[in-house]
Order: sequence, then structure tokens, then C-alpha cells
Amino acid sequence: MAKENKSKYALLGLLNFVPLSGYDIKKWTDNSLRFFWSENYGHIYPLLKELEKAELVTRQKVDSEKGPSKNVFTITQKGTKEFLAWLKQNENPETYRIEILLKLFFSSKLALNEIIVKLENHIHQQEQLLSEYKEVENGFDHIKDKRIRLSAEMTMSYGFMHAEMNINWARDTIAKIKTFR
Amino acid sequence: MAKENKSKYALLGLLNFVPLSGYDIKKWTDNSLRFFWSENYGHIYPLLKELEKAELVTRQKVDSEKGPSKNVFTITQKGTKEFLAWLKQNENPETYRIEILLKLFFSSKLALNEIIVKLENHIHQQEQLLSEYKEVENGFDHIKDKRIRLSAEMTMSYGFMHAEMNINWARDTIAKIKTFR
DNA sequence: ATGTTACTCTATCATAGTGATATAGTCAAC
DNA sequence: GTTGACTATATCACTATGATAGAGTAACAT
Repeated sequence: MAKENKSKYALLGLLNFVPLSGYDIKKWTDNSLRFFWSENYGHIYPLLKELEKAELVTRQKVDSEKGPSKNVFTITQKGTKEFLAWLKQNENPETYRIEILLKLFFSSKLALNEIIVKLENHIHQQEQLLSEYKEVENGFDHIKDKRIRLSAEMTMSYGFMHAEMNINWARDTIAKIKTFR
Repeated sequence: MAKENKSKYALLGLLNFVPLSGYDIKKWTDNSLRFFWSENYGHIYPLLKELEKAELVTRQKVDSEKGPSKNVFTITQKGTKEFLAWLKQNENPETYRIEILLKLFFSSKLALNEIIVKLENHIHQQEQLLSEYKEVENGFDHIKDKRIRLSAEMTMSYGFMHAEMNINWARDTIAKIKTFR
């Protein structure tokens, strides 16, 4: 059997907050969810069609304030039920694909200096992320609902800890390389 | 354009150490690389065919000590060149899909208790990983080449720090939930 | 007025990546 | 001599990605 379709639940989860178009969904994943979840148009539009066919969502054509009219999707009772069932399920462990680690694993073919440059670049990227997270966090003041703010804080703190861990690891590793003889 | 084929470089990188069959490659990614890289038969075999066609690897039919005969692949000069070019390149930032964070983002639909159970399960999984890492680390004593041992240690320390960070995050988050009112 | 730029919205293509399973050979143990 | 563990190759159905095509809307400038 094929991989489980997780995008399906991401879309249902968002639509369970508020009706959205495909374009809106992409904006959500590019902004609020980007740090732990991504989606593509190439998957969103076909999936919305399927969800509609399976009666998990309904489509309404709506004139937009700015730009062309949009197809707004609303979750059905059946959709909410399926979403909640997924939400309660246990997660399986993730499988990872971390390119910098793959390269470090093969790095005996690189000069030590080249590895250090890679790690410094990694630190820079993670610091970048950290400052992006801080900006997103500033928006949390506007969240009135306490439970929803809690949700946002829980995911955000993961982002911070993950980026900080990456920076610490890269710094430690540079130090280790510098004492290598 | 489509996503960049990273499996290609994973295979070339392994073959750059030693000639391997498709089955051997799967074993490597399931054992040594599993903590930061995964591959599937469904991708390995078609890819080996392509690499052969592009003259990045060559195929030799070899009788195995045990089991049926195997197709062993050897990297060519052209293949080594392409592998090294990738190795020297800069990495782009990763995009993440972390299911437990997606669920926590939507978790205002769950009871606080249910979230705690999820986080405890997460801690358990990460502790499991940690003990698996320790076993793999024990094998490092057999690595004679200092540079190769360095490579293994760098990737392994990431695994440890990543799992520990996950455990710390989950514990902090449970504490936070318990003070929620 | 028109054209440039930015944004909104839907859609599709080619390809990469996943998980499961089918098929078949080898070998040891019971 | 059959069962079960392992070796090995291959393919299927599906999910996911990144890029881009194409068309409408609107602000603003020249």
C-alpha cells in the first residue's frame, strides 16, 4: 500500500477552523505552518477535488474583494468526523532526510575547512529561522482564545528549541573539527 | 521543474565507498543511515537503472556466498565527479512535515489529557531512538580510519541532540499544559 | 490611457519518494 | 522434505514536490 495521505488531514484541519480556498490554504502553510508543515498547489488542488467527491468538504464560488473570484471550501460533518479521528490517533515515528547529515556522513572526501564552512552556513540559516520565528511569535498577542494560543505556543516552542539545538550542534561540531589531528 | 533527486547522491555516495547491490544499499540506509536518511526499493532499483544508463555506475553480476546471485554496482569516474560536485554544493534549508506538531496546532479540539498522552508517547519514542543510537555508537570502535570515524561521530551527535531536544520539549510542554487554566 | 508591477487564484506537468507486496533463489534446522 | 529466515530483484498505486502556465484585479506612475 502507498504512503498515508497526511495532506488530507492538514487541509481538513485548516478548514475545520474556517472555510478557505486552495490559495488561502497555501498561504496558511507558507506563513503560520511553514515551520513544521508544507503544502504545494500540485497537491492541494487535486486533493480538494477528491475531498469534495468524498463529501468531506463542499465548494462555494465566492466573489473576492480583490482579485478574481475564488472557490471556497467548507468542511462537512463527515469531514469533521474524519479529521477528529485522525487527531486522536497515535503518530508513528518520523523518517528523516537531512541533507547536511548525509553530506557530513560522506565528508571524509572533503577538506576540514570545507566542512566548517558548511556548518557555519547551517548556523546562519538557523539564526535566520530563529528571527523569523520571533516575528511570528509577536502575532500571538492577537489570539484571544486561550486554547488556540496554547496550541500556537506549543508548536512555536518546538521551532525555537529545534533551531537552537541545530546551532549548538553545529558549534560543537566545528570545535570538534578544530581539535582534529 | 520537479524536485531535485537527492536519492541519486545518497546512492553515489555509498557506492563511492564500496560497490553494492540494490539490496545492500537498502541495508545501509536501514541500519547506519536510518537516523537521518531513508531509501525505498521502489526508488533504488529504478534509480540504479538510470544511473547505469547515464554511465555513472556499472553493473556486475556476482554470485553471492549466501542467497541468489546479485547485481553489484560500481561507481564510475563520471559518477564520482558528479557526487563530489554535489558534496561541495551549499544545502538549501529543509522543509519540515512533523505530524505531532500539526496535531498540536489543531489540538484545541482535544482534551488537555489527550495532548499529554500524545506527548508522553512522543517521549517514549525518542527514548527508544536514544537507546538505538547508543547501540550503533558502540560499533564505532571498529572504524579504523580517523576521518571516517569523525564523519560517523558528527552525524551521531546530531541524533543524540535531536532526540534529547525532543524529550526536553515534550516535558516542558506537559508542564505548561498542567499549569493551564 | 496605458503599461508596469504586484498580487490573487486555479490548474497541471514531470518527477521524486513511499510503503507494500509479489516472486524467486539459498540455506540451515527441525 | 518442509518450514522459516534471509537474500535479492522488481513493480504497483499512490503521495508529495517544485516549477510554471495562464488569467483576472488593482494600484500607481509615466
